[in-house]
Amino acid sequence: MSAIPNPRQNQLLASLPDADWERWLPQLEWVELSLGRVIYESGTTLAHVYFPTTAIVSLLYVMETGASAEIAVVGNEGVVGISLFMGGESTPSRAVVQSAGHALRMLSKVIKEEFRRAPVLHLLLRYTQALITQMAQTAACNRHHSLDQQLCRWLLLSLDRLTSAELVMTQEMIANMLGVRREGVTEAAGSLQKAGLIHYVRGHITVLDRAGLEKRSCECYAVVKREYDRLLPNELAQ
Amino acid sequence: MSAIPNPRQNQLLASLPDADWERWLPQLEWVELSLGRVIYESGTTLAHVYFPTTAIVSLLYVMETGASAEIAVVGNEGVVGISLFMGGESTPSRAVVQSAGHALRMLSKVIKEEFRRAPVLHLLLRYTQALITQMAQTAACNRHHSLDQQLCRWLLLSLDRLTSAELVMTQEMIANMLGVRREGVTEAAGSLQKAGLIHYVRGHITVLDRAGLEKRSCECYAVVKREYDRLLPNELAQ
DNA sequence: CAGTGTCTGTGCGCCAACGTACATAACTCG
DNA sequence: CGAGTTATGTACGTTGGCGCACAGACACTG
Repeated sequence: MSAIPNPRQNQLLASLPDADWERWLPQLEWVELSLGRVIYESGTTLAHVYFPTTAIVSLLYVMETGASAEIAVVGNEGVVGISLFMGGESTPSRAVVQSAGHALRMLSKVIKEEFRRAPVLHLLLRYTQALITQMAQTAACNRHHSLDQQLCRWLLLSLDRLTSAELVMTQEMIANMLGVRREGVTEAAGSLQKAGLIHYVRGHITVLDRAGLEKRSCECYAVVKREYDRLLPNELAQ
Repeated sequence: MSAIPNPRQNQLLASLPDADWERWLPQLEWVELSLGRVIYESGTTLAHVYFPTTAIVSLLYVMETGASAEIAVVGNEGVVGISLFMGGESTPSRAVVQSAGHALRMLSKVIKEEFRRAPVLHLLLRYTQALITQMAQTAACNRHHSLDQQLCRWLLLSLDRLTSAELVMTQEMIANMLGVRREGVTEAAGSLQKAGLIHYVRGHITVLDRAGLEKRSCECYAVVKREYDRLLPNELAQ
C-alpha cells in the first residue's frame, strides 16, 4: 500500500506518447494526499497541476454562507488544476481531497510550457470537455433529482475512481459534497443499506450491489460515464 | 434593426489580432437566429461554431422526463459550440436561441484548423474557463438559492448580453430555463414587479432597477460576472 | 368584433428537504 | 475501564417548490 505505484496509473499520463512521457517523467513529483487536504483555494494562483493516481479530489464551491456544493470529482482519469492550461490561473472553486491516496504533480510553469506542444494539448482539452459534462450534469441533477438518486450517482462516480469497493467517508462529508443536511444523508444511506446495496459503519462505506445502485440512480451517472468513455477511450481501469 | 451590424460586435472576434481577423472574415457567415431555434441538439456533431452578436443562446440540458435546466448562457461575449475546438465534436446538451438576433458562424472544419494557431487558441480557452465558472455556479445556485434569487441572477445575466433593458420572454420560457414551474416564475416575477424592479406584460420584461436586482440576487451573479471580467478583460460593451 | 389561442394569476393539497434538538452508539485514549 | 469525542439515528414542526385545476386577461386573425 505504501509502495510507490506505477506513476502511469493516471490515465492521462498513461496516454502520453512515449517521447513526451520521457520528457515529463523528471518533471513529475510524487506526493501523498491525505484526506481533507486542500489542494487549492478559491481564487488563489495554482503552483502545480495534480494528476491523481489513487487519490480522489472534489471540486467544491463554497458559498458566502459557508454552505458548499460539489461541482465535479477528479480521480485517476483526470487532472486537478485545469485553469492553469486554460489560461485563467485560478478559479472560484476549492479542491479538496475526498479520498486519501497519491498523485503526481508538475510545476505550473512546466505544464504551461508543455501545453504548447500539440499532442498533449488535445488530450487535456478532451478531458476538460468531459469535466464540463460532469459539471453541467451536476447542475441539472441538483435541480431535478431526489437526494436518494443523487447519493447513488455520487457513490458510483466515487466507486469508478477507486480500486476497492470501500469508501472512507462519513455521512457528514457526503452531506457537504452533495450540499445537503447530514440527517438527509443518514436517511438516504439507511434506505440503501436496508435495500442491501451498501453497508456502512462509522465512516466506512462498502458498496455491495453496484448494479442495484445504477438502477436506483438517476440518469446523470450514466450520461457522465458515457461521455468520459467517449472522450477518453483509452482507459486502463474499469 | 435589420441592417447588418458590425460583425466585430462579438467580443471574441473583436479581440482577434487584425491579421487573424482578415483571414477569418471571408470564412464567417452571417446568420439570423430566431427565438426558439435549436442550434444544436444533444449528441449531434456540430457543423458550425456560432459567435453571437445580438442573439442570446441558452445551453440547456433536457432530462429523460423532458424536464430541462439551463447550464449556461452565451451572448456576444462568447461562442456556441466549444466542443468543436475542445475535441469532442458534440455534447449532451442542447443550444436554444433565448433571444432572437444575429450571429456569425464558421464551418467546423475551419475553426478546427484555425484553432491550431496559438493566439486565437488562448482566447478561446480563457473564454471556455469563464463558461465553466458559469456552469459550476449554476450547479451550486440550483442547490442552495431560492427561486426569487435565481430569477434575479438570470435576469442580470441576460441583461448583460442585451443592448436594451427589455427581454422578449414569457414566464413559461423562463421556467424552462430555470428548471422550475411556470407558476413559480409568475409568483417570483410578481414580487419583483411589486418591488418596482421590473415591469412585464405578456412576454415582454423590462428591467427598471438594475441595482435593485443585484441587491436581491444571490452572490452567484457577481461571482460569474467578476470571472468573465477577469478572464476576458477586453470587453467592448458593458 | 367575435372567436380562439396564448399568457398570466390564484388557490389548494402534497411532499422532500430543512432547521433544530436531542438520543444512542461506536471508537479513542489516558 | 471510564470519560470524552465523533458518528449515526430519530423526531417534529416549517417551508419552498410541485402538481393540478381553473379563471381572467390579452392579442391576433378572420
